Amino acid sequence: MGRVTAYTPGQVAEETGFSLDTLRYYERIGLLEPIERNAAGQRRFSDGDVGWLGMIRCLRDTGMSIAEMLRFAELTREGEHTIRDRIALLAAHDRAVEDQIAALRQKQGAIQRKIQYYRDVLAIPDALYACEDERAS
Amino acid sequence: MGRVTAYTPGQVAEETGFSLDTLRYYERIGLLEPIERNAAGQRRFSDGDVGWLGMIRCLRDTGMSIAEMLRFAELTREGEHTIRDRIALLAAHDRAVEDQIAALRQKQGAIQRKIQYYRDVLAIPDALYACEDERAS
DNA sequence: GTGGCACCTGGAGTCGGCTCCAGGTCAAGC
DNA sequence: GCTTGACCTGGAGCCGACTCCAGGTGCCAC
Repeated sequence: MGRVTAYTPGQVAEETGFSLDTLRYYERIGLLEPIERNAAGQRRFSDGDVGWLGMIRCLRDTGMSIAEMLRFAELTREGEHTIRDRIALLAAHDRAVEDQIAALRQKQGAIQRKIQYYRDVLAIPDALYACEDERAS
Repeated sequence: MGRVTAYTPGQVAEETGFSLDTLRYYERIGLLEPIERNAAGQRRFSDGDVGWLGMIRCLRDTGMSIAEMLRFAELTREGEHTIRDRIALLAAHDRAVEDQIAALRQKQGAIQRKIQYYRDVLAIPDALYACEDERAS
């Protein structure tokens, strides 16, 4: 206990919810920087890697494209002087998420009204369709 | 004025925001039932078609897959006796949208905390990075 | 010492959802 | 009567984001 933690691909997949293939894919395209290897050439993820993957998941799940995440990764790699750019990028994304939520709420309203419309149709003492109901087994 | 309204593909594209290709695609796969044609074989959309496209847009924009929309279209074509099923489908989707919004809000919180973290880093009287800043052109 | 397992690689394949294209038809305006 | 523009068709192509595969390595348990 207490030594520097290193996670196997399997553990990371388990923890982050990304598949092994996706982890390798992300490394290939440069969304993850090259992961450390053990003597046998197998990946050993650091806490930092896992933390970064948490960020990636967050961005991905809020609809950021890989291209944009790559941009963010690039900024992060470039060092401290890009922090303002990173804030700008994240703030823009935050606004995009806000818009996304607002749009969802609005469309959800329409769906709920449609549900209510159907409920109303059912509620009408529907003599018109009664025969159809009777024909049904 | 006052005759049965019929919209050209261009008008429908304009009104619904779907491209001409997408409208044709939706008809091909059966998400729209076959659209009426004029003498020259060109599509003339009815108010009903445009209304249905509005529903489709709503479902699509809230993340419903085409497969699921096809299921809904099928139910709708089958007639009045599927109304309960349609309510069930839409209610399930409504819940899915709710979950989606909740997830977005949660991830958005994480993003905002990250932004705050970066702001805090900038706020620190950063003697450590001052030299770097000075070296920069 | 042999089986099983977790991992490795490069490259090809898949899937959803469009989007584009070539070649053709009509109607209207000049 | 010819151009222009909006439309038509079937089919191919594209894009993003993975996902799968064949063939191979290293280690541990039995």
